[in-house]
Amino acid sequence: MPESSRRGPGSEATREKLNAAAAELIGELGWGRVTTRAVAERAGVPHGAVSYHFRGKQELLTEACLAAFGNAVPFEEFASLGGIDDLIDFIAVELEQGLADNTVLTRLMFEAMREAERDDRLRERLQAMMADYRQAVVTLVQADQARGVLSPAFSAEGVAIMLAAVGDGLLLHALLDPGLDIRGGLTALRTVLTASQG
Amino acid sequence: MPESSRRGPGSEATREKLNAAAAELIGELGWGRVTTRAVAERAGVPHGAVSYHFRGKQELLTEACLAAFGNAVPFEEFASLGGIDDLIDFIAVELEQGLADNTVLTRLMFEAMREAERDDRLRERLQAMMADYRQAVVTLVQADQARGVLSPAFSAEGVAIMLAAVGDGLLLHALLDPGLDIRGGLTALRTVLTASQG
DNA sequence: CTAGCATTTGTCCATATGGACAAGTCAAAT
DNA sequence: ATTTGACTTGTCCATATGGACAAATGCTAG
Repeated sequence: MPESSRRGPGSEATREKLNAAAAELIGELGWGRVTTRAVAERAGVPHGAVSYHFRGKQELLTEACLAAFGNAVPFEEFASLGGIDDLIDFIAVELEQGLADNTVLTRLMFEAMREAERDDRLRERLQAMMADYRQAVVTLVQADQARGVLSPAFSAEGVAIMLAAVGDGLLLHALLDPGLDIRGGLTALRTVLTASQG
Repeated sequence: MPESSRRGPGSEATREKLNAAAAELIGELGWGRVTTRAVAERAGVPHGAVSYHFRGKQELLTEACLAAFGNAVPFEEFASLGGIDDLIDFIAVELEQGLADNTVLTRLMFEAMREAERDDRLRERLQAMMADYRQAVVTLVQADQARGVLSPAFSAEGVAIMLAAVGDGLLLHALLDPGLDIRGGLTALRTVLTASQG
């Protein structure tokens, strides 16, 4: 009888079902079209459950986002990357996953980014995630520069900003056009980055 | 009495007021939260006007998008660019505009990209716009390669895919975090692209 | 066994929404 | 002046929606 799963205020089981359902629907319908009824139905709980577990629709959707991101962001794998080349491989895998299995999470991310302009909590959280990501990339770039793999003339911060933008931009464009040659874009990125080395 | 503005089937004036109002609201509230009443109110026309001029909400919003893009996409200026360096300057200007005056249009673009997955007409149109843009970039890259400004080892198509992604990615990230150093990202991009030249 | 509690469930309601429509308005053609 | 047809305006309605709530349920501590 795990105490954490059924004791205390708020039944975590139902909350999580609602969170998962909400995350799916945000990705499928877009944030603004999600209704509390649709969420409850997909979660397999009655509509009234929403009122009990959340203060309102916006809290439900926001929490669903944050929970989904909290589970899915792979900070550990990230720490094991050796350099930019590994990073681009990593991005490639992420993009392919994001376009195959994880479509829900991918779409959710863009919906959340849009909504973040209207929801302070969401904005702070997403800004922090992006900042962490960029900081990790900066470290990778500096490591490669120390090893002579990347030109020391590059601004590590600038390159990190650029790389983060490329990743999300490619994902966004690929969602819009499934025929887009993502690999071609990434290959170009790799070539361009390392063209000036020895 | 200009014949084009008030004769013929459909009053262009009212339609355009509705289109403009819809485009604004999509950017501000997100596609799914726009209501026909809010659009009519902002346009300064009664709610009933929507039913007369459009077949329904989705047609109104879609048409508003396409009209906004049709007016605002600067294909002419684009043709006057000399090479990649001009292009990056151009992107820089676009980004700064998109974050200052044109915020409405910028947000509208991302909303439209998300909605395009659920609206065939919108998807086709946006795919075509992106394809045109990338094709133009390919031409620029090839010109620079012929002039020896860019390494001929780069795949022009790949670079174009990457550049398009960088632009939209930077814009998206900058909307999320107004403190983001866009110039730093673009400078890095410029440096990286031309680092291998002579 | 029972009282107390969190949780569940079904229902109710005020409001918002999309869309339809009929009556009204206006300008040009006859 | 009258007619005609496009456009406008205000109103109406069926439905959807978010949220509140009371009654039911089930579990635990005493």
